[in-house]
Amino acid sequence: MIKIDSRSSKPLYEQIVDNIKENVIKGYLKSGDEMPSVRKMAISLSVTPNTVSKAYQELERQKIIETIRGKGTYVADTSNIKVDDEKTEQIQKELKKQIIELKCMGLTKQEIIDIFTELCNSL
Amino acid sequence: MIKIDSRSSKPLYEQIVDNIKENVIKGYLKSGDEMPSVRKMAISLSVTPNTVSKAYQELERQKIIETIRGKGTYVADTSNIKVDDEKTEQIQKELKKQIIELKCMGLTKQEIIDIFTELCNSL
Amino acid sequence: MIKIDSRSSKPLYEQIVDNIKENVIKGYLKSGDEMPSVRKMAISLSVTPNTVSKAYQELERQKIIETIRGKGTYVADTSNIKVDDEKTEQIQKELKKQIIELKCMGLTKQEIIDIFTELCNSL
Amino acid sequence: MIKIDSRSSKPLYEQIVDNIKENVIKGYLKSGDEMPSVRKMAISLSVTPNTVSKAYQELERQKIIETIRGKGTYVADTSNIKVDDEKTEQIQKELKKQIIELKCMGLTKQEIIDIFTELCNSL
DNA sequence: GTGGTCTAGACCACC
DNA sequence: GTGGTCTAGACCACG
Repeated sequence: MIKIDSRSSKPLYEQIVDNIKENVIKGYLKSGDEMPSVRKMAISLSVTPNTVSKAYQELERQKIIETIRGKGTYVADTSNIKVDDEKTEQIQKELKKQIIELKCMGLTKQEIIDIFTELCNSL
Repeated sequence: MIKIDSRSSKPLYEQIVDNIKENVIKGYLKSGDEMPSVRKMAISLSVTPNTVSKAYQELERQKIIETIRGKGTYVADTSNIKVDDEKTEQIQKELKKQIIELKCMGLTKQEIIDIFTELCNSL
Repeated sequence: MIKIDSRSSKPLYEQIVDNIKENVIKGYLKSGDEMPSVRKMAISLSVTPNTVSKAYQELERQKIIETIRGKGTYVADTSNIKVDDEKTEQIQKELKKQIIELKCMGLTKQEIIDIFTELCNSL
Repeated sequence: MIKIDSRSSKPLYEQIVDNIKENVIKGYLKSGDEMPSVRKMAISLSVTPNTVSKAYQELERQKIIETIRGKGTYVADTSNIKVDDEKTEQIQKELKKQIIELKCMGLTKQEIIDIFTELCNSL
């Protein structure tokens, strides 16, 4: 369910975080589901346990998953979510950058919005 | 016209590149305009000339600016632009990631598209 | 395997780039082979790591090598190559210049083609 | 008869040198022909006289032209030419580099030789 | 004056 | 360990 690309310029742990979040919002992972252990996921992804551990820590910080000591790691209750204004602003900056990149390649505003809408619908 | 944040995790030279691209697509910089010299911009941004030079070289690779040896650096003819499929694909991946982030914070599809459309209009 | 000449007018990083490309097309470096680390090559060539890094970054831009963060640098899959028309045109201009130089020294067309064919065969 | 490109990465004076040599080997300029004065050529090319002067000095060093004090500058006797082994070797190095570049883009030996032969015939 | 290259030495994130 | 970024300061060719 998770695919990572060791050639990508993105850190492996970040790719894992992104992948799991995608699975959550797509509904493949639901509140209360048990996550694979750090070791098992490390083996299945062919990375070091350290890398998976870092990804889990990041996900826990973002309240996407919860670790219950001695039991395991579980997908958190999605009702915990809250809009983080600081983060929203950060994401808007990045979106703005992508728009600029696309405009620099000659795409029109409408073409860009079309691409984005299609992406939204595919998720 | 250019503002950089030395505390940001983004490389300084990349911030410069992004800033200049933004000025170009907003029309503040037009084809044929002379860019500030590497040294002058370095002083005005409080960075080393090397950092500005790296930004200029990256912009030249992307055909946003042109350098004329011994004379200076100029905004390139924007009609040279061509769509880079590989880059477009990569941008789409990043856009997808941002959408996932926003959805994880509880925003609906329509809210996300509204934010994006507004961003597009502001550029 | 790599030799550079600090007295040459050609930039050191460019000499490194050219040398590595030669090793690749001669088959001394094959897809997947690990490149020496930036620091190690810097020591063996008696240049700063920055210079080697610049060469590696240029090679990566040209898809000759790939870097995996935190691990190392590897020779890329050569099947990725694609003909760059703009670059081809520029190379033809340079070849034309060399032909003119040789003709100015009195060599005939046939002598020039013979020299060139021999060079092609030696690679 | 001479065209230079101020955007090119090649020095202007070098472009002038190359252009004049091309005219010589194509027969447009013959032994004994008078060259335009530095000032006139500077005006017609829209460069500073210094640049043209540097080009003429280089051409004189290569025995392509001769300056007769108080009279003017003339195309030299082509029988003066002699094969410069050192220069020939230098040119071969550059040719080798171009071949490597083309091979890196996936061209075969035969395709490269065909391109070269065609170039030779066009001069 | 311009940009291009190089060195020496530093700090950082990633694995 | 790896590569990526940045600074400070130097030298060079070009116009």
